[in-house]
Amino acid sequence: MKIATWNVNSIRQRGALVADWLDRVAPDLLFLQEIKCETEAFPTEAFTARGYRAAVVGQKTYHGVAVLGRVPFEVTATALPGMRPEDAPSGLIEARYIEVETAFAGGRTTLAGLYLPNGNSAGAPGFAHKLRWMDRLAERAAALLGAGRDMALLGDFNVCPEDRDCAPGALQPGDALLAPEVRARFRRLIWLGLTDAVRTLHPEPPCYSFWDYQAGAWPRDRGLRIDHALLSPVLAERLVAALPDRAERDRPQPSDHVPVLVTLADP
DNA sequence: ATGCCTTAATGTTTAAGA
Repeated sequence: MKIATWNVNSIRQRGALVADWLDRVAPDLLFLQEIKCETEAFPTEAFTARGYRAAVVGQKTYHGVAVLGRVPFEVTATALPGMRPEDAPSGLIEARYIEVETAFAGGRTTLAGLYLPNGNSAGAPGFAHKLRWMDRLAERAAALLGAGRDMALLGDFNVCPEDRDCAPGALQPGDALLAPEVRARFRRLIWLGLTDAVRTLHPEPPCYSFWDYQAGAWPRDRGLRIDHALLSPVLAERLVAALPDRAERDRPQPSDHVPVLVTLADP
């Protein structure tokens, strides 16, 4: 099974690039973040024409997540359980979470696609929102694991887990992507028993998944590793490959993120 | 100089991204 996550920075701007990537890579499931459109505006036809079904959680202007699948799946949640409108500076339940169930390895597996708040905007309330979101995410992961569920969390976590996940000069000290409170909450996810797929298979190289549009970040390789796939134990046992697809950053008018592709051995 | 680019929208400028 091949599963992937990609922050596309507007699906309406990036639809052709995503379709082309599906044609070449053929993931079974692709989770998308920052589709930046309402659910009805998602360009579903471009993907159904390629054999993919789409499930979309959109909102106007910002955020927005979706999943494209060429294998059967059912949506089990369209918001992170426990989040309330008043928890966000926007006063909304934001479109940041989609969870599905699919068949794998003779059982059912839960896959969650997520777009964590950046935490640098909206001042202290914005940062608090990020921490609260990570607290609710840990509770959700713990509930699934406690129920004995095979599961994975994939998406744009907006977290550089360690210093080596942030190129020198890519962020200012104090940025919300590397704040100690944020890194501690990422570690809590790991300590629940989840495996960071990319870092586990590639202990040494940076494995960046994002390069800012500004200041020549891409040609200078001033990147960040902020898009992650965390696997529960049974899935981690089947892990055979996991890597950001750097080539996508060199395409015409690319997203500032590249897809992260994870391959799990089939039974 | 919290800029430098890109996106969407209350659009000739703002807010968010990270």
